[in-house]
Amino acid sequence: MRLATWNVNSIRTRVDRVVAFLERSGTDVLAMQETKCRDEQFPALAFEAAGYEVVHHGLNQWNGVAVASRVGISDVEVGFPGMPTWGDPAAAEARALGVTCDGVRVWSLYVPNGRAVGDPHYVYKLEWMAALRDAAGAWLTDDPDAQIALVGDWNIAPRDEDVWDISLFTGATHVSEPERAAFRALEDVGFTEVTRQHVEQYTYWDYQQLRFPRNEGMRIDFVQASPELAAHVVGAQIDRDERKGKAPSDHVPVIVDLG
DNA sequence: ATGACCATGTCGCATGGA
Repeated sequence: MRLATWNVNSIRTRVDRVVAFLERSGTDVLAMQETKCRDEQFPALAFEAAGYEVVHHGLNQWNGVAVASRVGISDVEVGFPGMPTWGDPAAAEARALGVTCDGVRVWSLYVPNGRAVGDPHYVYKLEWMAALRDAAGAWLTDDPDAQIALVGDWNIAPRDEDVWDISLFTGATHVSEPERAAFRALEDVGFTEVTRQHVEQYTYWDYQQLRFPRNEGMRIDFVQASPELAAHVVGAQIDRDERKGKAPSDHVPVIVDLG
């Protein structure tokens, strides 16, 4: 099975590109983030015409997560147990969607940005990551053999080499030690990031300042796999071509092949 | 060329992204 994750930065702007990617790449299951629309606005017909079922969770023009699959979708779950809320009045945001596709539990995740170290959004980000660790750890405790993929835009660069110039990120969000510790904490409960051993490239380049032509990017999109799933990973890649041409997302697809 | 922000709602400009 070929599994991919992609922050599409608006599915309505990008739907033709996304469906073309699915058909060209032979992706069976695609987790999407930042769809930026409500459920009734999601262009489901384009996916269905290409042979994919699609499940979407979006509440407004912010966030939004989805999964498209041509190998079935079942057991849809909106948000994970204990997921923190945001705002006044406090409400869950559209940042997590769990589905089962051909025996693999896939979570499409859009981790809060954080904005700046110390900002309330940053505190929320760390709480969100801690709650995810607790929930995911409990899933593995309940079923150590479960095939679980936590995929998406983590908004964390776990290593210095995951940004083009670490000296420009002093004191910035995405590279702070608490964020990196929160990412590593998933390893403490049994998960393994499975793309790094196969991929060295960035997954995101800002639209501004020629970041892409200069390859000044960040690596913030990852796949955390349970032990049973990690054992089935036979390869991983990014599709750098998806950052080129007309109207690209600022992120590229991250692809994992399961044998 | 891989090229000098882009998306939303709303219609002049605020908000969010990283």
